[in-house]
Amino acid sequence: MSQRLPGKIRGSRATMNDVAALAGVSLKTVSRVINGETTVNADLASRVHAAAEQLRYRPNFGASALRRNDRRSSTIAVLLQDLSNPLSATMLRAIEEVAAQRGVSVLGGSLDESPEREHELTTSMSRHGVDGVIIAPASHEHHYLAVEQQSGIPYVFVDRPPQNLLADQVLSDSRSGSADAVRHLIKHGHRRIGFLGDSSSLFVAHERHQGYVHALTTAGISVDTTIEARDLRTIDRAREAVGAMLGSAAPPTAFFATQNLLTIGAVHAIRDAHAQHRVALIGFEDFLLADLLDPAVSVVAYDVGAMASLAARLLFERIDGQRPAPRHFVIPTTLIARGSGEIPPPPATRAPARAKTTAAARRPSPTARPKTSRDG
Amino acid sequence: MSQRLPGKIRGSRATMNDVAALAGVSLKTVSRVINGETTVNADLASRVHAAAEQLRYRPNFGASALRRNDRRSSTIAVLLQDLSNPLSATMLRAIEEVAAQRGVSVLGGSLDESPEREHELTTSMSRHGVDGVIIAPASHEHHYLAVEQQSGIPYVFVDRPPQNLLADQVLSDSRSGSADAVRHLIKHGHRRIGFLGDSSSLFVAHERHQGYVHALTTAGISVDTTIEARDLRTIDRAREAVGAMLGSAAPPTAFFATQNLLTIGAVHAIRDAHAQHRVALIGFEDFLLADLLDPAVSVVAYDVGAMASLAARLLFERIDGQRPAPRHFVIPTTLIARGSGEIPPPPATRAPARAKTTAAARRPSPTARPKTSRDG
DNA sequence: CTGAAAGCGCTTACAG
DNA sequence: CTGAAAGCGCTTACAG
Repeated sequence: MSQRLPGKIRGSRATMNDVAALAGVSLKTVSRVINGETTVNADLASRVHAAAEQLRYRPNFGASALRRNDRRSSTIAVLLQDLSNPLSATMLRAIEEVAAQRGVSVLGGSLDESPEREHELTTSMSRHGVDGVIIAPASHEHHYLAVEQQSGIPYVFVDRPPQNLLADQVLSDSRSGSADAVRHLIKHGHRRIGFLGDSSSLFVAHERHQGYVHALTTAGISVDTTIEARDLRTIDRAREAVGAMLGSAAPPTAFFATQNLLTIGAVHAIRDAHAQHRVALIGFEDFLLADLLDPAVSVVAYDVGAMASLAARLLFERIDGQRPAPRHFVIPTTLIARGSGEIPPPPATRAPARAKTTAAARRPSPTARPKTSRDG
Repeated sequence: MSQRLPGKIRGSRATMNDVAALAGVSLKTVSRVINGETTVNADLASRVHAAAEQLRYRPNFGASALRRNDRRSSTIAVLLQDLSNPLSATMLRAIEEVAAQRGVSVLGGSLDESPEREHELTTSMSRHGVDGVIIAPASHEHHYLAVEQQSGIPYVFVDRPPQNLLADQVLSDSRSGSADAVRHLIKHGHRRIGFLGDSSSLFVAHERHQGYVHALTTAGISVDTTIEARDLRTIDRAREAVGAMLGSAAPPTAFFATQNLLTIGAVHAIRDAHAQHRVALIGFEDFLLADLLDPAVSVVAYDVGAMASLAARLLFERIDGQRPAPRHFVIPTTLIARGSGEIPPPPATRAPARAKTTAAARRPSPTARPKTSRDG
């Protein structure tokens, strides 16, 4: 079964030198053959191939990268929030796809909203000699990465922007998407719209709140902070917050949840109160099975895979040696009306009838819009 | 902002030699300090630290591994079905957790049911010099990996067994879990139970079918292949298959879906037929929001994270030099009754009343059971 | 077309 | 406690 290989024992690996010795050629000739150079005599080449095959020779990427002029390790790092959550998982997969086409492997890491872990992992990736990094950061201060950039490791920010650092970034259109969602609820008659927000120190959470505030004030509705819950991070925290608001004296007639898990928490709480056909809900980010719930959940969606693919392509442009000024792309959002966002408020609280408006504003095209580069 | 560092230009990185020169010590002394050896004079050590700091020195893992006797790269590979799917994503995250505790980074890859891709990625990982591999294989023949094992790279199989290879494996209890699910439906009066199966060449799919057949025949119900759909791979294929069966002359009164996506496809099809409160359904593997559907979906669940963590621990034991005989662990399943699996068949087809039985058989403990090792 | 020598950034194995 | 020399597996830069 496991045939004994000449001169090789368990745990050892054949090197180019071993292959050269067996084939009776020089080390350099083996190197040429293994690297597919065509200037090698056919007879020598076939002897090298035979020897490599016999010894189960595997080139050592690390040793090769160490000496090569380009120094490429053929690995990139992808540092995201949590690789087990659908958003991160979708991004990782899309990036892997782009990388695989170039024979590049992906080192993945979860940051878990920890700036400390972000520091550890970026440092670790630098030691591993990755060719570049795609990151959805946990920290709010990225100037420390300028050193890495200067040492030749490009960084691309995805889903969350860099702060105090010039770097490529690809984000969803948080502010506009949020405003669309809230306007949609207003159009259906709501004036008392609860807000469910992520850690407010996050730039993206801030933007989504701004969109909410903008849509309200534009419609002449004053902001009521008693129906805003911020710094929510989990399904359970969102569920509690919504439960509390629904039990209050003047409960919201609708909710806007700024993120996946918060939307799911809201679904739970609204069900707990048996109010799923009375209280409206719109979430930011689509999720699997949103269409199978009762009522199906309306969302403001964006193409997460496209966002991550674009980030990967930007990164590889830099790895290939291009040095454009830092770029800023925005992935558009689309409102998907499925039912939960179209529930009207109870008659008592309903706003005066308004002229019919057309469907919620949508981006003209589903492709990313470039923006002028900016710093965070 | 980006202060000019002495002698360093954009794109270059400081080496140990640079640090030694700046600190006025030998290369070897820098090596000692960086590696935390305590036998260095405090004054020299602080000079080295200062120089390393000033030059933003980052040790080069690859170069260090090349020369070290243990040859550890501090990376492992995790090759799963599809990193964007919840099952794979949960496993990757659990493995990352164990690896991070040891300062090991994780190279992730999706196999997409392609044996060819499995060959490419295992080869690539070998060239990257990973310290070990955790794999949920796509192919059905793993003898080719014996060479990798012999060259010192341990392999641990997770969720799917190796075939024609001796290696550690951690699997869910497919046969017993499936039999539990089908028995549960039989207990609720069903005799006509549709089967939704994965690619039948997969060992795991075969086992789940065996469990189905065993439960039926034990209950004296003959197997009817006209209500078995196999080789299903996607939500849509499962949806079509269930739709076709529901439209047939003698439709099943219940379905057993052997996997996540197939269960979701079945939910869709049963909804399409407005039969969700008449047709029963049990799935293998739990999924997010199964409890929020109407009816909530009953499943045979197992602890995917625990399965992957265990696989990681087995791998690191081997990386640490232990050489036990190949081990085989089985993760137990638990039946979670949520509603869809407890719907009785329509009276016409109902089986004669039976003596009440206790709740579905459950494993005595939620921990993994070791089994004697075996080959595939 | 082929190969001998040097060296990538580090650790090993010694000598002082 | 400190350091000079050799070498990990490979590519580079030359010479023939």
